[in-house]
Amino acid sequence: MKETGKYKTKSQAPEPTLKRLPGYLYFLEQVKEEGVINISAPTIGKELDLDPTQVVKDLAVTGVKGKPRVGYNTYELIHALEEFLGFNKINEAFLVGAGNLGSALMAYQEHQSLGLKILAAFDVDKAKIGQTIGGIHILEYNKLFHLSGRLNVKIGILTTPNHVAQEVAEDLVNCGIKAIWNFTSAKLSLPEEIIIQNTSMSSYAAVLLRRLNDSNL
Amino acid sequence: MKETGKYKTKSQAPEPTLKRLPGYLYFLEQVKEEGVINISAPTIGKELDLDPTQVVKDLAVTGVKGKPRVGYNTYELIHALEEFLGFNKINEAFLVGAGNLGSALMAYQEHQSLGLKILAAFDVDKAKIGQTIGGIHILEYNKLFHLSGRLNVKIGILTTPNHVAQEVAEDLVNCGIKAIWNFTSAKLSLPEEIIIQNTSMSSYAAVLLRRLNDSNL
DNA sequence: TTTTAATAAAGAAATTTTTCTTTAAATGAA
DNA sequence: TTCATTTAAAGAAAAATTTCTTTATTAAAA
Repeated sequence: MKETGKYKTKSQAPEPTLKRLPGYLYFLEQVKEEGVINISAPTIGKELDLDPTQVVKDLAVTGVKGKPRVGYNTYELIHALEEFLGFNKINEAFLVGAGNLGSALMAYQEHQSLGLKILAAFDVDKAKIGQTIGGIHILEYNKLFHLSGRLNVKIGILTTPNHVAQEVAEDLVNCGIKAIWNFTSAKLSLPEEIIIQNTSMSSYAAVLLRRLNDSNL
Repeated sequence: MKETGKYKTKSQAPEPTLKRLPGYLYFLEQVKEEGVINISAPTIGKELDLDPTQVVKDLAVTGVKGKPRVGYNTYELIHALEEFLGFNKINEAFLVGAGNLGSALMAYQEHQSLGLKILAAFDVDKAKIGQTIGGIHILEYNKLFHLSGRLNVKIGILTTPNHVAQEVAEDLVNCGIKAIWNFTSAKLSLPEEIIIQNTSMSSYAAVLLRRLNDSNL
């Protein structure tokens, strides 16, 4: 395999595969509830509208082997997926920017099933500081520097206004953050080794609205 | 993979391009503020960390032509992007499921810059019905059927619990909804012509957590 | 006016991802 | 046990996307 060497953070598993994995996990948890012990790739593919060989390739990243004529062991596969994705351990995170989206993410309980635990949120707005949302305290932004020294938090969730995103991101990196989940529209320029996961609502809106307009012609 | 809506709804513009377009738009609005009248593809590419020819190809979908040695006209490009993406007109939407994520999206003001207007939200929870979040009323779920008859809303935002997602999605389709922005983890089975935009937080979490674990080896 | 340098546009190549094909393995039935 | 069928796994082919090249245009400088 040709390793470019340029991006050392490049995962073995391709991004499209990674994005599909939670879908498998959710589906498998469902069928496990129904008492299904073994499940085959074609069955999964039919339900999730995916090519069966695609399913086999995707699930292969976990290292779990299926048995011909039987399929995969449901429980084993669920466990392996959670392990592979890191959903079964606690991934601690800081959140910066307790505005609408930030508050939402704090209240969003589903994060816990991803093993994501927001330890604290930070904001500069005096009105927000001291509040608690979803059990998470909103602290003064400056406290970030002090707190990060004591804890070993690797994930930063960025939900600030766009115009301060770069600045805050740099602060987070200086505080030892290794991965940033960026919900702003800003393009972040950070050291190469920092993992940036851009999640822009407008990208999704763009695809949806354009497809809608296309179909209405 | 079988994309939603086989071939008829296939957009001329590839999905990766569509997803990048809001990024260009945001950047262009920034530089316009700074008084930049013309901007070249290489300049944009440098800022957004994209290949210059990629920029040219992406922007070509809008039909705007740049001039050699001058670049694109900032204002013209912004206008064309908004037009192409449908951000400059009002795209009315219904939201179903006023839980944590639903409430967040209602409060999330940025949607307005995408031309997305949530007319009303629906829920079955008596405690939520009657409330107003971000200026949007939460109505009883059954009202959906009545209201959709009078209005011509094409977009449905789905933020229900996973186990009712399919059922609600079918209701939305019966109410004339043409496009569903699906924030649940459920795989929706709907008529081919319905545009489904899956936006699963867990997909992003998966990529982020995996990349983080990869790098920590 | 002519030349030069920078850039958009069009086409080709390379890469990545998905789909298709083949092979081998294992279960259940005869 | 043997055979047929189903399925996972590995490899090849196809499709889509990104990157690289080339060409032609155009504005600024000489």
